[in-house]
Amino acid sequence: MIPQVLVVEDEDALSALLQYNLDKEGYAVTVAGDGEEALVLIDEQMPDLIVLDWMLPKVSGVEVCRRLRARPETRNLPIIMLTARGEESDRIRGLDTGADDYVVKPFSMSELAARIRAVLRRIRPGLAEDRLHHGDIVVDRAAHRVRRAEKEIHLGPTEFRLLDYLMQHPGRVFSREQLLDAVWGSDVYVEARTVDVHIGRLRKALNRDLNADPIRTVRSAGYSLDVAA
Amino acid sequence: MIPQVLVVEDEDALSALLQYNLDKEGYAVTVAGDGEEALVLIDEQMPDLIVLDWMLPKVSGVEVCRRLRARPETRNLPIIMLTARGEESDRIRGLDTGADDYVVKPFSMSELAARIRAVLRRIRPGLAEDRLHHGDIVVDRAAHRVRRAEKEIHLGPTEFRLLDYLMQHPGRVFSREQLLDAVWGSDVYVEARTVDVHIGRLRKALNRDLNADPIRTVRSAGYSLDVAA
DNA sequence: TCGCTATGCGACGGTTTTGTGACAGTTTTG
DNA sequence: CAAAACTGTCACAAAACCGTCGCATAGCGA
Repeated sequence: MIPQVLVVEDEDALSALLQYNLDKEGYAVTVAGDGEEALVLIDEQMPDLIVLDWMLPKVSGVEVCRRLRARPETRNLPIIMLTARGEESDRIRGLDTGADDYVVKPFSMSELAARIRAVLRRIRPGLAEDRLHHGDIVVDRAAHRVRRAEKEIHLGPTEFRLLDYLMQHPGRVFSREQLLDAVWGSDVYVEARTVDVHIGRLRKALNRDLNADPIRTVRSAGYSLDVAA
Repeated sequence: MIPQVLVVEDEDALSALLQYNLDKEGYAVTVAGDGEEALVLIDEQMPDLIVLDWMLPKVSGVEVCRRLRARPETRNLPIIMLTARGEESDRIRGLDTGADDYVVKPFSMSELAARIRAVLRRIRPGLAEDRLHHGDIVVDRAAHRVRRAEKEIHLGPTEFRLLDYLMQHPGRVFSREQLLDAVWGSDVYVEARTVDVHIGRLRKALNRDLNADPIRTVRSAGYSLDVAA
Protein backbone atom coordinates (compact mmCIF):
# COMPACT_ATOMS: atom_id res chain seq x y z
CA MET A 1 0.00 0.00 0.00
CA ILE A 2 1.42 3.34 -1.12
CA PRO A 3 1.22 5.92 1.64
CA GLN A 4 -1.04 8.88 0.84
CA VAL A 5 0.54 12.22 1.65
CA LEU A 6 -1.33 15.50 1.70
CA VAL A 7 0.78 18.61 1.16
CA VAL A 8 -0.77 21.86 2.38
CA GLU A 9 1.19 24.83 1.07
CA ASP A 10 0.15 28.08 -0.55
CA GLU A 11 3.35 28.89 -2.35
CA ASP A 12 2.90 27.33 -5.75
CA ALA A 13 6.57 26.93 -6.50
CA LEU A 14 7.19 25.05 -3.27
CA SER A 15 4.13 22.85 -3.46
CA ALA A 16 5.01 21.84 -6.99
CA LEU A 17 8.49 20.95 -5.85
CA LEU A 18 7.13 18.95 -2.96
CA GLN A 19 4.68 17.13 -5.15
CA TYR A 20 7.34 16.22 -7.65
CA ASN A 21 9.85 15.00 -5.12
CA LEU A 22 7.54 13.17 -2.80
CA ASP A 23 6.01 11.46 -5.77
CA LYS A 24 9.47 10.33 -6.72
CA GLU A 25 9.95 9.06 -3.19
CA GLY A 26 7.04 6.74 -3.78
CA TYR A 27 4.20 8.54 -2.10
CA ALA A 28 0.80 9.36 -3.53
CA VAL A 29 0.71 13.12 -3.20
CA THR A 30 -2.25 15.47 -3.09
CA VAL A 31 -1.86 19.23 -2.73
CA ALA A 32 -4.08 21.74 -0.99
CA GLY A 33 -3.48 25.48 -1.27
CA ASP A 34 -5.08 26.64 1.94
CA GLY A 35 -6.36 25.37 5.25
CA GLU A 36 -9.95 25.19 4.22
CA GLU A 37 -9.23 23.08 1.18
CA ALA A 38 -7.00 20.92 3.33
CA LEU A 39 -9.74 20.09 5.80
CA VAL A 40 -12.03 19.04 2.97
CA LEU A 41 -9.40 16.88 1.34
CA ILE A 42 -8.56 15.25 4.62
CA ASP A 43 -12.15 14.20 5.01
CA GLU A 44 -12.34 12.92 1.48
CA GLN A 45 -9.07 11.08 1.28
CA MET A 46 -7.99 10.32 4.79
CA PRO A 47 -4.27 10.60 3.98
CA ASP A 48 -1.62 8.72 5.91
CA LEU A 49 0.42 11.82 6.61
CA ILE A 50 0.16 15.58 6.25
CA VAL A 51 2.88 18.06 5.41
CA LEU A 52 1.48 21.31 6.70
CA ASP A 53 2.75 24.81 6.17
CA TRP A 54 2.58 27.04 9.19
CA MET A 55 1.34 30.12 7.39
CA LEU A 56 -1.73 29.53 5.29
CA PRO A 57 -4.57 31.58 3.85
CA LYS A 58 -8.06 31.22 5.34
CA VAL A 59 -7.31 28.65 8.02
CA SER A 60 -3.80 28.68 9.46
CA GLY A 61 -1.60 25.63 9.90
CA VAL A 62 -1.89 25.65 13.66
CA GLU A 63 -5.62 25.88 13.41
CA VAL A 64 -5.80 22.93 11.02
CA CYS A 65 -3.58 21.03 13.38
CA ARG A 66 -5.70 21.83 16.37
CA ARG A 67 -8.91 20.86 14.66
CA LEU A 68 -7.49 17.55 13.54
CA ARG A 69 -6.31 16.79 17.03
CA ALA A 70 -9.75 17.55 18.37
CA ARG A 71 -11.40 14.87 16.25
CA PRO A 72 -10.91 11.29 17.33
CA GLU A 73 -10.56 9.87 13.82
CA THR A 74 -7.71 12.22 12.98
CA ARG A 75 -6.15 12.44 16.38
CA ASN A 76 -3.25 10.22 15.48
CA LEU A 77 -2.81 11.38 11.95
CA PRO A 78 0.87 12.18 11.50
CA ILE A 79 1.57 15.85 10.82
CA ILE A 80 4.83 17.43 9.77
CA MET A 81 4.89 21.17 10.11
CA LEU A 82 6.81 23.52 7.81
CA THR A 83 7.93 26.70 9.50
CA ALA A 84 10.00 29.61 8.29
CA ARG A 85 13.13 30.58 10.14
CA GLY A 86 12.30 33.35 12.57
CA GLU A 87 9.11 31.70 13.70
CA GLU A 88 11.10 30.05 16.39
CA SER A 89 8.71 30.68 19.21
CA ASP A 90 5.74 29.85 17.04
CA ARG A 91 7.38 26.57 16.42
CA ILE A 92 7.06 25.71 20.04
CA ARG A 93 3.36 26.31 19.83
CA GLY A 94 3.39 24.06 16.81
CA LEU A 95 4.64 21.17 18.86
CA ASP A 96 2.12 22.05 21.53
CA THR A 97 -0.72 21.89 19.05
CA GLY A 98 0.30 18.37 18.30
CA ALA A 99 2.49 18.26 15.22
CA ASP A 100 4.63 15.13 15.17
CA ASP A 101 7.60 16.88 13.73
CA TYR A 102 8.55 20.09 12.02
CA VAL A 103 10.99 21.19 9.38
CA VAL A 104 12.45 24.64 9.14
CA LYS A 105 12.55 26.32 5.74
CA PRO A 106 14.65 26.25 3.80
CA PHE A 107 15.09 22.51 3.96
CA SER A 108 16.48 19.85 1.70
CA MET A 109 14.24 17.27 0.15
CA SER A 110 16.20 14.44 1.63
CA GLU A 111 15.73 15.94 5.06
CA LEU A 112 11.99 16.14 4.64
CA ALA A 113 11.90 12.65 3.20
CA ALA A 114 13.82 11.36 6.19
CA ARG A 115 11.41 13.00 8.57
CA ILE A 116 8.46 11.57 6.71
CA ARG A 117 9.89 8.09 6.82
CA ALA A 118 10.69 8.49 10.49
CA VAL A 119 7.24 9.70 11.39
CA LEU A 120 5.51 7.06 9.34
CA ARG A 121 7.61 4.39 10.93
CA ARG A 122 6.93 5.70 14.36
CA ILE A 123 3.22 6.24 14.01
CA ARG A 124 2.33 3.40 11.73
CA PRO A 125 4.91 0.72 11.70
CA GLY A 126 4.40 -1.64 8.88
CA LEU A 127 1.74 0.53 7.38
CA ALA A 128 2.64 -0.89 4.03
CA GLU A 129 2.35 -4.25 2.32
CA ASP A 130 0.92 -7.45 3.55
CA ARG A 131 3.94 -9.14 2.16
CA LEU A 132 7.44 -8.42 3.27
CA HIS A 133 10.45 -9.31 1.20
CA HIS A 134 14.02 -9.15 2.24
CA GLY A 135 16.88 -11.01 0.75
CA ASP A 136 15.56 -14.48 0.11
CA ILE A 137 12.98 -14.30 2.88
CA VAL A 138 9.31 -13.68 2.22
CA VAL A 139 6.78 -13.10 4.93
CA ASP A 140 3.23 -13.38 3.75
CA ARG A 141 1.20 -11.81 6.47
CA ALA A 142 -2.19 -12.48 4.97
CA ALA A 143 -1.51 -16.17 4.57
CA HIS A 144 0.67 -16.27 7.65
CA ARG A 145 3.39 -18.02 5.78
CA VAL A 146 7.12 -17.71 5.56
CA ARG A 147 9.41 -18.86 2.82
CA ARG A 148 13.13 -18.76 2.46
CA ALA A 149 14.80 -19.54 -0.82
CA GLU A 150 11.53 -20.90 -2.18
CA LYS A 151 11.18 -23.31 0.66
CA GLU A 152 8.28 -23.19 3.04
CA ILE A 153 9.25 -22.57 6.64
CA HIS A 154 7.16 -23.32 9.64
CA LEU A 155 7.28 -20.92 12.54
CA GLY A 156 5.48 -20.77 15.84
CA PRO A 157 3.34 -17.71 16.50
CA THR A 158 5.99 -15.88 18.48
CA GLU A 159 8.75 -16.55 16.01
CA PHE A 160 6.46 -15.36 13.26
CA ARG A 161 5.73 -12.06 14.93
CA LEU A 162 9.37 -11.65 15.76
CA LEU A 163 10.49 -12.16 12.19
CA ASP A 164 7.68 -9.97 10.95
CA TYR A 165 8.81 -7.17 13.18
CA LEU A 166 12.44 -7.46 12.22
CA MET A 167 11.46 -7.48 8.55
CA GLN A 168 9.70 -4.17 8.98
CA HIS A 169 12.96 -2.44 9.72
CA PRO A 170 15.70 -4.41 8.04
CA GLY A 171 19.14 -3.57 9.29
CA ARG A 172 17.99 -1.76 12.33
CA VAL A 173 19.16 -3.06 15.68
CA PHE A 174 16.59 -3.68 18.38
CA SER A 175 17.30 -4.20 22.01
CA ARG A 176 15.70 -7.10 23.79
CA GLU A 177 13.44 -4.64 25.56
CA GLN A 178 12.30 -3.09 22.34
CA LEU A 179 11.55 -6.48 20.91
CA LEU A 180 9.63 -7.47 24.00
CA ASP A 181 7.57 -4.33 23.73
CA ALA A 182 6.91 -4.73 20.06
CA VAL A 183 6.48 -8.47 19.75
CA TRP A 184 5.24 -9.62 23.13
CA GLY A 185 3.45 -6.43 24.08
CA SER A 186 4.40 -3.73 26.48
CA ASP A 187 2.20 -5.14 29.22
CA VAL A 188 3.44 -8.68 29.66
CA TYR A 189 6.46 -9.34 31.76
CA VAL A 190 8.90 -11.84 30.46
CA GLU A 191 12.57 -12.25 31.04
CA ALA A 192 14.75 -10.36 28.56
CA ARG A 193 16.78 -13.46 27.85
CA THR A 194 13.65 -15.11 26.52
CA VAL A 195 14.23 -13.09 23.41
CA ASP A 196 17.50 -14.93 22.94
CA VAL A 197 15.78 -18.24 23.02
CA HIS A 198 13.25 -17.22 20.43
CA ILE A 199 15.90 -15.68 18.25
CA GLY A 200 17.66 -19.00 18.49
CA ARG A 201 14.54 -20.92 17.49
CA LEU A 202 13.94 -18.50 14.65
CA ARG A 203 17.47 -19.00 13.45
CA LYS A 204 17.21 -22.73 13.60
CA ALA A 205 14.02 -22.65 11.55
CA LEU A 206 15.34 -20.22 8.97
CA ASN A 207 18.69 -21.90 8.53
CA ARG A 208 17.46 -25.46 8.55
CA ASP A 209 19.42 -26.27 5.45
CA LEU A 210 21.16 -23.04 4.59
CA ASN A 211 24.31 -21.84 6.21
CA ALA A 212 23.82 -18.10 5.93
CA ASP A 213 22.34 -16.63 9.06
CA PRO A 214 20.14 -13.62 8.28
CA ILE A 215 20.03 -12.49 11.88
CA ARG A 216 22.85 -10.45 13.27
CA THR A 217 23.73 -10.35 16.94
CA VAL A 218 25.01 -6.99 18.09
CA ARG A 219 26.74 -7.56 21.34
CA SER A 220 25.28 -5.60 24.23
CA ALA A 221 22.83 -3.92 21.90
CA GLY A 222 20.43 -6.47 20.49
CA TYR A 223 19.57 -8.15 17.21
CA SER A 224 18.86 -7.07 13.70
CA LEU A 225 18.01 -8.49 10.34
CA ASP A 226 21.21 -8.39 8.42
CA VAL A 227 20.94 -5.93 5.56
CA ALA A 228 23.46 -7.72 3.48
CA ALA A 229 21.63 -11.02 3.81
CA MET B 1 26.25 8.33 21.23
CA ILE B 2 23.73 8.81 23.95
CA PRO B 3 23.12 12.50 24.57
CA GLN B 4 24.36 13.69 27.95
CA VAL B 5 21.81 15.83 29.75
CA LEU B 6 22.55 17.84 32.86
CA VAL B 7 19.55 18.59 35.04
CA VAL B 8 19.97 21.53 37.41
CA GLU B 9 17.16 21.57 39.90
CA ASP B 10 17.10 22.03 43.65
CA GLU B 11 13.80 20.34 44.38
CA ASP B 12 14.73 16.74 45.03
CA ALA B 13 11.39 15.29 44.12
CA LEU B 14 11.41 16.97 40.74
CA SER B 15 15.02 16.24 39.94
CA ALA B 16 14.52 12.57 40.76
CA LEU B 17 11.49 12.46 38.49
CA LEU B 18 13.42 14.16 35.72
CA GLN B 19 16.33 11.83 36.12
CA TYR B 20 14.12 8.78 35.96
CA ASN B 21 12.14 9.87 32.95
CA LEU B 22 14.92 11.33 30.89
CA ASP B 23 16.91 8.21 31.53
CA LYS B 24 14.04 6.21 30.14
CA GLU B 25 13.97 8.50 27.12
CA GLY B 26 17.47 7.37 26.42
CA TYR B 27 19.55 10.21 27.78
CA ALA B 28 22.48 9.94 30.14
CA VAL B 29 21.39 12.14 33.00
CA THR B 30 23.44 13.93 35.62
CA VAL B 31 21.86 16.05 38.32
CA ALA B 32 23.15 19.18 40.00
CA GLY B 33 21.40 20.72 42.98
CA ASP B 34 22.54 24.31 42.64
CA GLY B 35 24.15 26.69 40.20
CA GLU B 36 27.62 26.33 41.60
CA GLU B 37 27.62 22.58 41.30
CA ALA B 38 26.19 22.94 37.82
CA LEU B 39 29.07 25.07 36.61
CA VAL B 40 31.57 22.56 37.90
CA LEU B 41 29.79 19.62 36.31
CA ILE B 42 29.51 21.44 33.02
CA ASP B 43 33.25 21.84 32.89
CA GLU B 44 33.86 18.27 33.81
CA GLN B 45 31.34 16.58 31.60
CA MET B 46 30.55 18.92 28.79
CA PRO B 47 26.93 17.78 28.52
CA ASP B 48 25.00 17.99 25.28
CA LEU B 49 22.08 19.82 26.79
CA ILE B 50 21.14 21.46 30.07
CA VAL B 51 17.76 21.53 31.74
CA LEU B 52 18.05 24.50 34.04
CA ASP B 53 15.70 25.59 36.76
CA TRP B 54 15.10 29.30 36.96
CA MET B 55 15.29 29.57 40.73
CA LEU B 56 18.39 28.05 42.23
CA PRO B 57 20.41 28.35 45.42
CA LYS B 58 23.81 30.05 45.28
CA VAL B 59 23.96 30.87 41.59
CA SER B 60 20.61 31.46 39.88
CA GLY B 61 19.55 29.91 36.61
CA VAL B 62 19.82 33.17 34.72
CA GLU B 63 23.27 33.70 36.07
CA VAL B 64 24.40 30.23 35.05
CA CYS B 65 22.95 30.86 31.65
CA ARG B 66 24.67 34.18 31.29
CA ARG B 67 28.02 32.81 32.32
CA LEU B 68 27.77 29.93 29.90
CA ARG B 69 26.93 32.31 27.10
CA ALA B 70 29.94 34.39 27.94
CA ARG B 71 32.35 31.53 27.37
CA PRO B 72 33.08 30.55 23.81
CA GLU B 73 33.17 26.80 24.44
CA THR B 74 29.72 26.81 25.99
CA ARG B 75 28.17 29.52 23.89
CA ASN B 76 26.16 27.10 21.82
CA LEU B 77 25.36 24.65 24.53
CA PRO B 78 21.61 24.05 24.36
CA ILE B 79 19.75 25.20 27.46
CA ILE B 80 16.14 24.56 28.37
CA MET B 81 14.87 26.72 31.18
CA LEU B 82 12.30 25.60 33.71
CA THR B 83 10.18 28.45 35.02
CA ALA B 84 7.25 28.51 37.41
CA ARG B 85 3.98 29.99 36.32
CA GLY B 86 3.90 33.64 37.33
CA GLU B 87 7.45 34.21 36.26
CA GLU B 88 6.05 35.06 32.88
CA SER B 89 7.98 38.25 32.47
CA ASP B 90 11.10 36.60 33.77
CA ARG B 91 10.65 34.10 31.07
CA ILE B 92 11.28 36.74 28.51
CA ARG B 93 14.48 37.64 30.23
CA GLY B 94 15.31 33.96 30.21
CA LEU B 95 15.21 33.90 26.47
CA ASP B 96 17.14 37.12 26.44
CA THR B 97 19.89 35.62 28.51
CA GLY B 98 20.20 32.98 25.87
CA ALA B 99 18.13 29.95 26.80
CA ASP B 100 17.13 28.01 23.72
CA ASP B 101 13.72 27.14 25.01
CA TYR B 102 11.74 27.24 28.21
CA VAL B 103 9.08 25.09 29.83
CA VAL B 104 6.56 26.35 32.33
CA LYS B 105 5.93 24.29 35.43
CA PRO B 106 3.96 22.25 35.85
CA PHE B 107 4.76 20.42 32.66
CA SER B 108 4.30 16.92 31.35
CA MET B 109 7.25 14.69 30.74
CA SER B 110 6.30 14.16 27.14
CA GLU B 111 6.29 17.89 26.63
CA LEU B 112 9.74 18.29 28.05
CA ALA B 113 10.94 15.34 26.04
CA ALA B 114 9.56 16.91 22.86
CA ARG B 115 11.31 20.17 23.64
CA ILE B 116 14.55 18.40 24.27
CA ARG B 117 14.35 16.51 21.03
CA ALA B 118 13.47 19.69 19.20
CA VAL B 119 16.30 21.70 20.68
CA LEU B 120 18.84 18.96 20.16
CA ARG B 121 17.81 18.66 16.56
CA ARG B 122 18.03 22.37 16.03
CA ILE B 123 21.32 22.99 17.76
CA ARG B 124 23.16 19.78 17.08
CA PRO B 125 21.70 17.99 14.17
CA GLY B 126 24.42 15.41 14.60
CA LEU B 127 23.06 14.14 17.86
CA ALA B 128 19.69 13.17 16.55
CA GLU B 129 20.88 11.85 13.23
CA ASP B 130 21.18 8.18 12.97
CA ARG B 131 24.16 8.41 10.72
CA LEU B 132 27.40 10.25 11.22
CA HIS B 133 29.82 10.95 8.40
CA HIS B 134 33.31 12.22 8.65
CA GLY B 135 35.97 11.82 6.09
CA ASP B 136 35.65 8.28 4.83
CA ILE B 137 34.12 7.01 8.06
CA VAL B 138 30.43 6.32 8.43
CA VAL B 139 28.77 5.44 11.70
CA ASP B 140 25.28 4.10 11.31
CA ARG B 141 23.73 4.17 14.72
CA ALA B 142 20.43 2.55 13.87
CA ALA B 143 22.13 -0.41 12.30
CA HIS B 144 25.05 -0.22 14.71
CA ARG B 145 27.49 -0.45 11.88
CA VAL B 146 30.72 1.26 11.01
CA ARG B 147 32.27 1.52 7.61
CA ARG B 148 35.48 3.06 6.46
CA ALA B 149 36.18 3.49 2.79
CA GLU B 150 33.22 1.25 1.96
CA LYS B 151 34.55 -1.56 4.06
CA GLU B 152 32.61 -2.93 6.98
CA ILE B 153 34.40 -2.62 10.28
CA HIS B 154 33.64 -4.57 13.37
CA LEU B 155 33.94 -2.80 16.68
CA GLY B 156 33.27 -3.94 20.21
CA PRO B 157 30.64 -2.01 22.16
CA THR B 158 33.11 0.30 23.85
CA GLU B 159 35.04 1.10 20.70
CA PHE B 160 31.76 1.80 18.97
CA ARG B 161 30.63 4.26 21.59
CA LEU B 162 34.04 5.86 21.64
CA LEU B 163 34.11 6.43 17.91
CA ASP B 164 30.54 7.61 17.95
CA TYR B 165 31.40 10.19 20.54
CA LEU B 166 34.47 11.44 18.76
CA MET B 167 32.48 11.69 15.54
CA GLN B 168 30.06 14.02 17.21
CA HIS B 169 32.71 16.63 17.75
CA PRO B 170 35.25 16.20 15.02
CA GLY B 171 38.48 18.02 15.63
CA ARG B 172 37.80 18.65 19.24
CA VAL B 173 40.31 17.30 21.74
CA PHE B 174 39.04 15.29 24.69
CA SER B 175 40.94 14.45 27.79
CA ARG B 176 40.91 10.88 29.00
CA GLU B 177 38.68 11.97 31.85
CA GLN B 178 36.16 13.55 29.53
CA LEU B 179 36.10 10.45 27.40
CA LEU B 180 35.64 8.26 30.43
CA ASP B 181 32.70 10.37 31.54
CA ALA B 182 31.10 10.48 28.15
CA VAL B 183 31.75 6.99 26.89
CA TRP B 184 32.04 4.86 30.00
CA GLY B 185 29.68 6.87 32.15
CA SER B 186 30.36 9.25 34.96
CA ASP B 187 29.68 6.61 37.58
CA VAL B 188 32.10 3.83 36.74
CA TYR B 189 35.68 4.06 37.84
CA VAL B 190 38.29 2.88 35.44
CA GLU B 191 41.92 3.73 35.05
CA ALA B 192 42.53 6.70 32.74
CA ARG B 193 45.07 4.73 30.75
CA THR B 194 42.33 2.34 29.78
CA VAL B 195 41.28 4.97 27.29
CA ASP B 196 44.63 4.57 25.59
CA VAL B 197 44.08 0.91 25.13
CA HIS B 198 40.68 1.38 23.60
CA ILE B 199 41.93 4.16 21.38
CA GLY B 200 44.56 1.71 20.28
CA ARG B 201 42.03 -0.99 19.55
CA LEU B 202 39.87 1.49 17.70
CA ARG B 203 42.85 2.53 15.61
CA LYS B 204 43.76 -1.02 14.81
CA ALA B 205 40.23 -1.75 13.66
CA LEU B 206 39.89 1.41 11.60
CA ASN B 207 43.28 1.19 9.97
CA ARG B 208 43.27 -2.51 9.33
CA ASP B 209 44.40 -2.01 5.78
CA LEU B 210 44.66 1.72 5.41
CA ASN B 211 47.65 3.73 6.49
CA ALA B 212 45.95 7.00 7.37
CA ASP B 213 45.15 7.26 11.04
CA PRO B 214 42.04 9.34 11.66
CA ILE B 215 42.73 9.69 15.36
CA ARG B 216 45.12 12.33 16.55
CA THR B 217 47.02 12.08 19.81
CA VAL B 218 47.52 15.40 21.52
CA ARG B 219 50.32 14.93 23.92
CA SER B 220 49.37 15.58 27.51
CA ALA B 221 45.89 16.67 26.46
CA GLY B 222 44.02 13.76 24.98
CA TYR B 223 42.68 12.54 21.67
CA SER B 224 40.62 13.89 18.86
CA LEU B 225 39.23 12.88 15.53
CA ASP B 226 41.43 14.51 12.98
CA VAL B 227 39.49 17.21 11.20
CA ALA B 228 41.24 16.75 7.94
CA ALA B 229 40.88 12.99 7.87
C1' DT C 1 72.09 14.41 23.37
C1' DC C 2 70.21 13.32 27.90
C1' DG C 3 66.64 12.42 30.90
C1' DC C 4 62.00 12.58 31.88
C1' DT C 5 57.23 11.88 30.92
C1' DA C 6 53.51 10.41 27.97
C1' DT C 7 51.88 7.13 24.80
C1' DG C 8 51.65 2.53 22.13
C1' DC C 9 50.69 -1.98 22.58
C1' DG C 10 51.08 -7.15 23.43
C1' DA C 11 49.71 -10.22 26.93
C1' DC C 12 46.59 -12.06 30.25
C1' DG C 13 43.24 -13.17 33.80
C1' DG C 14 38.63 -12.03 34.86
C1' DT C 15 34.02 -10.63 33.59
C1' DT C 16 30.02 -10.07 30.80
C1' DT C 17 27.20 -11.49 27.14
C1' DT C 18 25.28 -14.85 24.16
C1' DG C 19 24.01 -19.70 22.34
C1' DT C 20 21.56 -23.63 23.38
C1' DG C 21 19.66 -28.06 25.22
C1' DA C 22 16.57 -29.46 28.77
C1' DC C 23 12.36 -29.11 31.21
C1' DA C 24 7.99 -28.28 33.21
C1' DG C 25 3.77 -25.88 32.58
C1' DT C 26 0.19 -24.19 29.25
C1' DT C 27 -2.42 -23.86 25.10
C1' DT C 28 -4.01 -25.65 20.85
C1' DT C 29 -5.40 -29.32 17.94
C1' DG C 30 -7.64 -33.38 16.54
C1' DC D 1 -9.56 -35.98 26.46
C1' DA D 2 -5.02 -37.13 24.83
C1' DA D 3 -1.43 -35.80 21.85
C1' DA D 4 1.08 -32.29 19.86
C1' DA D 5 2.80 -27.80 19.75
C1' DC D 6 4.38 -24.02 22.00
C1' DT D 7 6.17 -21.03 25.86
C1' DG D 8 9.21 -19.04 29.35
C1' DT D 9 13.00 -19.98 32.42
C1' DC D 10 17.12 -22.01 33.83
C1' DA D 11 21.87 -23.69 33.86
C1' DC D 12 25.97 -24.30 31.72
C1' DA D 13 29.53 -23.60 28.04
C1' DA D 14 31.51 -20.90 24.57
C1' DA D 15 32.66 -16.58 22.85
C1' DA D 16 33.56 -11.87 23.03
C1' DC D 17 35.12 -8.28 25.48
C1' DC D 18 37.24 -5.61 29.32
C1' DG D 19 40.59 -3.37 32.28
C1' DT D 20 45.21 -3.50 33.96
C1' DC D 21 50.01 -4.25 33.86
C1' DG D 22 54.63 -3.80 32.12
C1' DC D 23 57.82 -2.70 28.97
C1' DA D 24 59.21 -0.53 24.63
C1' DT D 25 59.12 3.67 22.22
C1' DA D 26 58.30 8.40 21.04
C1' DG D 27 58.12 13.29 22.16
C1' DC D 28 59.97 17.20 24.22
C1' DG D 29 62.40 20.57 27.13
C1' DA D 30 66.94 21.64 28.75
